[in-house]
Amino acid sequence: MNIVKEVQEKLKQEINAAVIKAGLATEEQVPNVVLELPRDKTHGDYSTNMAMQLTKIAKKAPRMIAEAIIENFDNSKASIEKIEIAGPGFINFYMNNSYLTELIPVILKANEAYGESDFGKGEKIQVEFVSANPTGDLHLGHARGAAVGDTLCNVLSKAGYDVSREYYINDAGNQINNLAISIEARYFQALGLEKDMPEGGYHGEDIIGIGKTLASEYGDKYVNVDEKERFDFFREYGLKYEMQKLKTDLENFRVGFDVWYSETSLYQDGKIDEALEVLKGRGHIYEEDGATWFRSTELGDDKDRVLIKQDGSYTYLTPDIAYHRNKLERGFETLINIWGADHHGYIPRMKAAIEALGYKREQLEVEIIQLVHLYKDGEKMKMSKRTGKAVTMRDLIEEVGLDATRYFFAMRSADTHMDFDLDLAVSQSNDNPVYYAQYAHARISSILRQGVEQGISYEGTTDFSALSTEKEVELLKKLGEFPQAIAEAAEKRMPHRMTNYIFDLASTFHSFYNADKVLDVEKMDRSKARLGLVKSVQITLKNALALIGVSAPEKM
RNA sequence: GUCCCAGUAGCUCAGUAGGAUAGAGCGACAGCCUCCUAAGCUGUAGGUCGUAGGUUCGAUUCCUAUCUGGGACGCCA
Repeated sequence: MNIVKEVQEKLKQEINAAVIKAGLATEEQVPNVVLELPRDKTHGDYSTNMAMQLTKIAKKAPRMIAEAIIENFDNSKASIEKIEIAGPGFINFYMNNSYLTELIPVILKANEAYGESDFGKGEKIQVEFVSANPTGDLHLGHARGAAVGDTLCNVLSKAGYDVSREYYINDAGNQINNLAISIEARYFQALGLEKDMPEGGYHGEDIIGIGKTLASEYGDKYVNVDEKERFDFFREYGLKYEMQKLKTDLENFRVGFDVWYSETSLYQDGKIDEALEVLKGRGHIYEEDGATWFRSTELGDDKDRVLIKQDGSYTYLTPDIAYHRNKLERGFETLINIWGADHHGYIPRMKAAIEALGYKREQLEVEIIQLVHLYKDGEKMKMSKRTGKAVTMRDLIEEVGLDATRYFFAMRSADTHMDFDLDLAVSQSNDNPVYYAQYAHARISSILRQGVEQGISYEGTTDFSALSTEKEVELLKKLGEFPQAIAEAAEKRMPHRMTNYIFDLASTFHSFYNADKVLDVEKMDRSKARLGLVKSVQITLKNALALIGVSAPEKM
């Protein structure tokens, strides 16, 4: 049940009816009614551009059309107070906003569920994100991907989609071999033995740590064993260690997954051969120069891609195709992949693969996470996994704090380059938008505590129609927008819109707080009504913050 | 060479299914705590929305070209 939406629908229907009644257009000709929320309060609560849209069909001047619409409009059907024509032909509606107070009991009752809708109609969506190789610590880009992915999943889920969060573990390729050899080198070094790091090895601190741990735990046991046995042991050990670390780090970042999908399992279950067979059967494969190729150019890619190399091994693409086929076979209608910017050239070939497998290329959506640059003292900090001097996600959280980190990443559109200002994120001042929103929540908590002390409660109050000041109505409107704000962020895959909503709601509350006093024993009815309002704001704010993985403190 | 992202106030950025006088924070300036948390509020100043065309009633938003900055284009993963 969504009061705001019901009113909007009623209004749209009436506009539509008025257009037909005025003989401006036939039922088939009437364009979809567009209702806008005017930025400027003097333009009413809602406005429509219908008159301008009809100029061609009705062959009249927009203001004349607007006149005709208003004459045929039935004010009694929607809670209209006043209608005006303005500017080039906008029709502005001024509502009797008392219906908005009915929101409060709804929000109080729904509590944590407020904001939910059936917008997504249970569509099955799978979101794959982070999927970092288990060969070192998560860095800034991963942190951003994790924050964006988690928020997107939360938003989709709240908007009524059936979401599955998945992490693809690259535990089969060359990089894992490199990990094993890197550990081997560090192990030897920890024992004081000479051993060079391999080419393409991983120089991270964590690998040095593994070497030391293994040296102290096993001594020189693995120095003299068979090379294969040593390799297998280090490989297994390293993989397990890195995965455990990844899971812990992500949990600490408030990011969870439903499925951890192993690349190796694709080999074991024969999924790769299956996928290759399908591609072959559908005529997308050919042999050349001793390799097996995917004719992706027929499906929009700019060059064909090798699937099986001359040496008989697969390229990265091959198991990935099998993986995506598996996702689709599991019944997901839409696949959303959140990839780092370095994978963007990979999109056309993956979409080509989806199509080649017999699915629709639109079923795969790819969100690109652009680079993050860290600034401190006005200087850019370098991050590089190769040199080992990376700024890790763990470092970042430790320095900036969990809430601020999540908020900062959630705040920016994912596919734009981002400058992360450490000094700003760390600062506990009003420069920092996280505190602005959290502060609103803490303030409300404080009011509610004092309400209890003074024996004032919103409970038992069912009629909140006394709320009618300008600030109160603004707050009510903002609260009413919440479900639609979520639905829109979900539909457009723009989770960063949630921080805009959070900021707006907090701002509207702060403004109300400074204008109207909530608790006043002289005016109990009003105090009760305002407590209910403020409690509704608290619920909404908390729910909104939860979507982006930020806590809602009771005190600050 | 092809592709992706960005160019909006001094700074960091919102705003795109095309709409009215382009918004916010910071910074600058001026106010507000005998009153529920001043991590807050109110106001002032600050703009040829990179440039040039096009589409139309109307463009920051769509199209084309172009300039500037960042990134991606492997039988690596």
